[in-house]
Amino acid sequence: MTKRSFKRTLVTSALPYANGPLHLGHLAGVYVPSDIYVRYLRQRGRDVISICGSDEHGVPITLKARHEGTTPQEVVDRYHTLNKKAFEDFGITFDIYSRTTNRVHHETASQFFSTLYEKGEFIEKTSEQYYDEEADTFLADRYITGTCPHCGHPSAYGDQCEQCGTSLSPSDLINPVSTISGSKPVLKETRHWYLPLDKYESWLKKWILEDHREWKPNVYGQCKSWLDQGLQPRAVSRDLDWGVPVPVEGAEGKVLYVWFDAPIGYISATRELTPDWEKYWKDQETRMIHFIGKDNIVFHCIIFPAMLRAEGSYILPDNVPANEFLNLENDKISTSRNWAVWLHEYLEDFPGKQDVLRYVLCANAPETKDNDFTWKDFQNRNNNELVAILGNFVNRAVVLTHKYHDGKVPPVSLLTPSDGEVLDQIGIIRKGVEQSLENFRFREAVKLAMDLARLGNKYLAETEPWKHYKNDPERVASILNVALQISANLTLLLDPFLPFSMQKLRDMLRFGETSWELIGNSNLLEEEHVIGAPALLFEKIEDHQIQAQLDKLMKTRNDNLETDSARALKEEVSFEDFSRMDLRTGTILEAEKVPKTRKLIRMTIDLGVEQRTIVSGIAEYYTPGQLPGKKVCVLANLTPRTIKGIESKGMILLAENPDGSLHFIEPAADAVNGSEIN
RNA sequence: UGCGGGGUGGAGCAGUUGGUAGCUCGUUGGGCUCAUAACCCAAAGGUCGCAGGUUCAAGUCCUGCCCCCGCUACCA
Repeated sequence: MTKRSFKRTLVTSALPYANGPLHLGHLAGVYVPSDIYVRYLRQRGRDVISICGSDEHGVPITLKARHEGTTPQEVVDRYHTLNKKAFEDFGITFDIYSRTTNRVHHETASQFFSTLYEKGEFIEKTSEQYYDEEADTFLADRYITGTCPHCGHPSAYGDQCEQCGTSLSPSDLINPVSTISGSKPVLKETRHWYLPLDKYESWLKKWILEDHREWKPNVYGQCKSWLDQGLQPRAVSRDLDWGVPVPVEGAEGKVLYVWFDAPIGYISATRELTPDWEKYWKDQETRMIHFIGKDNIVFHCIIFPAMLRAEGSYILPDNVPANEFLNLENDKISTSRNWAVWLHEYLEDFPGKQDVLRYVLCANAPETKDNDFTWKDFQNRNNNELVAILGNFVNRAVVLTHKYHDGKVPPVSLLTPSDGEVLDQIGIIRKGVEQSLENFRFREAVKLAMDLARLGNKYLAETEPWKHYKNDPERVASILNVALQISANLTLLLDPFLPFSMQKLRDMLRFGETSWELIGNSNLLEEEHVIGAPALLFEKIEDHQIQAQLDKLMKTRNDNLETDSARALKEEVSFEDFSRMDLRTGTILEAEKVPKTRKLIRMTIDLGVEQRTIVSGIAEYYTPGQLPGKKVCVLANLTPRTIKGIESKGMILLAENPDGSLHFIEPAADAVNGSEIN
């Protein structure tokens, strides 16, 4: 495919959902890379805008509000404010940080829907859905529980029974109950609009699989997987009172489904930003880039493009550089388990160290696979790279200048060939950084940029100005000049990555320029120009600071274990209910792993009167070899069930620890096989 | 189980269209002392998950298998 040339760039960053604060993962996956990219383009004087905002609609927000006894608006106001501030604090420079509860957004989304509606791009379908009269709302499948019609399990979900694995629809459930209010829902007829994605399948296949082979492997692979499975029509509306109302007559109480509404937020935010918004969205010479995490790939690569295509007048994304996920100390980041480093808390613990986090997250960004953030690595990168290489070099150059030249940029009298080579390197490094950034390889870009500081240290070590000051001050003057020119170039080269520190360095050098195009110039600081006093750009992070963070996480982990084991008791049952269960003691005779499964072991159990086959998911905690002879408790009258082609009759009782590990409930040694447990 | 991503020196990663295996950190030895005990040089350390195949030549292409992660399935 031929490389197109573009006049301007539209960068969007995934709209964070306004039901919680932002953490490290958000920054690493989406906002640090997008901000670096945007700052870089701005520095080059390109026409670029960066769009983001809060995604404020959807069921989870209404539930959170209900749970807190407040309104959805209050919830989103709170997190919108908090998150907007977090972005500002970290120097994430959006041109606009909007929100989907804005009037402009409601209008835009509404208009977008109407256009598709009038073009006949939607399918209309009527179906019966459960309605919670007490909470006055329709219920999503997973907010309904009831008795499974197949196995009698009393708390199957509306979409699936966990016990027998059958997939269900809510109307299959016996005695359905709303998990929101606990009341009995009623069936109500409701009408919805669907976007027939299947209609766009062949077009999407060509557009992505043929025309965008350059997309990252994780993005391309994910799309291919979706396309190969075949696309289904997807509902674009929902019965809810929180969101953008469906602009069709008779559609009261219906809103646009969040996945339809949220990406339009990019358009609305642009409209809010500039009256010239159409030039960014409708001109083929605009290059649109979506920065997202991997959970959003399907929406930005398949669904949103299909929407834009259906509408007809919009451009499509040129690239979607999605990142994988960042783990924290070897564990998945989780908001509900509080396993995260919250951005606002980081700034309390490490005030003024925004750049350190930006640097670490960029240098260790999950570009090709999930990566791990550890505090030890954070400390190492700060101390060994930012402090030792970058901060130290700059400090050396400035201190030497003050020491030998009274804080004035010394004149260049003679440049040796090796000085020339060093200065030439600046331009070469610049080209490398440009290439990396244009291809969304941020880890590589920041490493290359840091190479200039490495080069600076090497230069000073080789030229040894402190040795020659006495016998050859003119030579020293030239050396210091070169070192200062490198420093000035660094402020430009590293500015997209470390904006706060580079501003500080520019202040120190009393250097006001920021244009990228100056990089490579060996005369950025003029002779006799007076520079400021030396100040440290970065400081070491001590072991105790890291330990404090680890302790904090350890405490979270312990708290989680406690709350897990203090899990609420189930509702009480009658003695009759209990006596219906036939519990027996038994002994395992044989055990073998069920092939091609991770957890399953097939066992033969001696229950005294008979022998039984039972399949149990314990292979992660017990090996088949250690099982024969073990005494166990068995629920003997459980409905038999076929698992992986093996009929399992009964269930072995196991205790589950908070960490998920399983442990046998063992009868005392003198209990006879088959004796009843009461 | 299905789909996707990944398995490269102690750790974290590059390796674009196949052509002598690199980078950052760590380790060891040496140098320097301007600098936040920072900096510079050198060395050690890899049969590129395993087994086949294509090729003059494979980390790079093909086939099969194993392991890790995510979603899914399954189980308690």
